[in-house]
Amino acid sequence: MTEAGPRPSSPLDMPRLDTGSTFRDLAYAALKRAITAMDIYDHAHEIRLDERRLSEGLGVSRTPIREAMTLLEQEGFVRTLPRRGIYIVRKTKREIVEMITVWAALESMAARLVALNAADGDIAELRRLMDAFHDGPDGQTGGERLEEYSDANIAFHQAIIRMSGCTLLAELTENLFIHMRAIRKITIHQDNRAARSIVDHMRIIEALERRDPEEAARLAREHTLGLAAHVERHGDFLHTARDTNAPVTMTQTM
Amino acid sequence: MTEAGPRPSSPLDMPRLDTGSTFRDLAYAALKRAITAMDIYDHAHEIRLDERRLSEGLGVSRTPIREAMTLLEQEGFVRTLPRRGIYIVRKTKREIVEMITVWAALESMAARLVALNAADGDIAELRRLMDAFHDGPDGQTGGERLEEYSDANIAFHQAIIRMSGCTLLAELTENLFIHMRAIRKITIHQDNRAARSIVDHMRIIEALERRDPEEAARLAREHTLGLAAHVERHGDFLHTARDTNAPVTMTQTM
DNA sequence: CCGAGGCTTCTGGTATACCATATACCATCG
DNA sequence: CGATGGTATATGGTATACCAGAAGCCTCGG
Repeated sequence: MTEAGPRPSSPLDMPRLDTGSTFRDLAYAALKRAITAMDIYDHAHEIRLDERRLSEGLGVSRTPIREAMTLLEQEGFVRTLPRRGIYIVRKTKREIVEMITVWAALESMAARLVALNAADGDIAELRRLMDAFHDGPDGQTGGERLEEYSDANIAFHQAIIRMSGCTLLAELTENLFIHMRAIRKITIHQDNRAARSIVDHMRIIEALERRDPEEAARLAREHTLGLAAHVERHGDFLHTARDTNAPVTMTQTM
Repeated sequence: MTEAGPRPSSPLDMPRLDTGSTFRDLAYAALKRAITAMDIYDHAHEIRLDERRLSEGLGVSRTPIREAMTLLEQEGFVRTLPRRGIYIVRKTKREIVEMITVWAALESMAARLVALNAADGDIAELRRLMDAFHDGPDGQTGGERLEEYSDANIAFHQAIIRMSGCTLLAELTENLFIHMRAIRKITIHQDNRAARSIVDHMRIIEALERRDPEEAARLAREHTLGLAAHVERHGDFLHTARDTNAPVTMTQTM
């Protein structure tokens, strides 16, 4: 039994060919990875994606590229202006705040579910994950450890979502996190948020250990809404409105 | 600056041509409307969509049809099996429950925001919307009024989401509601849910009028989670697992 | 020197042809 | 008669050609 599940060990036990991976999916993955990797908010100018150039670069025709673009556009990562170009989207401050608000709602529900249903072992794992971090060189969190913390931070939140057992919660928050990652570097350096964050996380873990769904949900919500409020106050580096020369502001006003 | 604001009333105040509406978007809208209209869960057999037939029927080539399919697939309305066909998705019970759970999380947050930020007039409008309904012929809700209530029900929930002022909340719940609509007919006839629902709604409105965010959020959440629990218990008419003839049944017979 | 108007080029949108494989049917062979 | 392997057809995936509109450039007239 090399690979579990519905696969009766036949004489020729070959790994199944991935007939499911299409060029579209590959292009989608590649583009999303590229967009995630680059720090969008560092660039001052708009970043345009050229279908033909990408097509040539990836070695496939424009068709799968376009379908990948269709996906990315629906997810809010790019915006295509007919006969103008395809541009990587930089969210406005308002949109960021809305994303964080939605995230707060989803994670609060996730925390509730974890408190109700998760296995003790999983919750213990959560604590270990945090302990492992702030047991580093004394308690100070300044300096280069911020980068490291940034990852641990995301990992913590993703862990709670995952432990909720609700696949849909995970799917919906995934893209939110990608957008968050792009601006976390900026927010985390302000207001000593890192230190506060750790305290909040520990309180959430304690509520989960007490199996207190109300408190866990409340703490998770308020923790994340705190970030929303922070961005609302100090997020002026973000766009305040959509691109000026918008082709059809019409649809937004309707 | 010939054209500063949203729309300076020019001598020729014509409605702008909708250069933004592509065949893809039109096909997407048409398909989504069609899928929404048909009662998916009534049909016993799988429903397949033929790209070429649709292409011919809508009078456009396959390309925009395919891009629309890409969108619908990402939204979870169809599933495309390479070289097999494109099928309308019927959600499993588990998926339905997850959707309702997410909906509960989002609407709970929406209710909180409404209690905090909405204008008094909007909340009053909400009450009027509900009063207008259950002020009908005496208080009984049985019989054909259920259909009417079903719409009022959705309208109530959508109103709260909209009044939250959070665009993203509205966008995310939109598709959830479409899936809900498909199974509401079945759930609403069971367990006298309609009558209970009205009571719950009124309590939510009262909490909003008191500007009590905690209570509004709690009531909204519990109301919707109640539906989730109901489906969990009595939703056995739904699929319990993914399609049996998965793309590669092959391996099972080996 | 400057602006209007047209030309060139670039870019996404669409149509169409072709490809590879899943499926059903069918001929063949034991 | 049943199993097996070939084959026609159907269907989604991909490549490519062409279209229309937008941006920039360039010329030409004032």
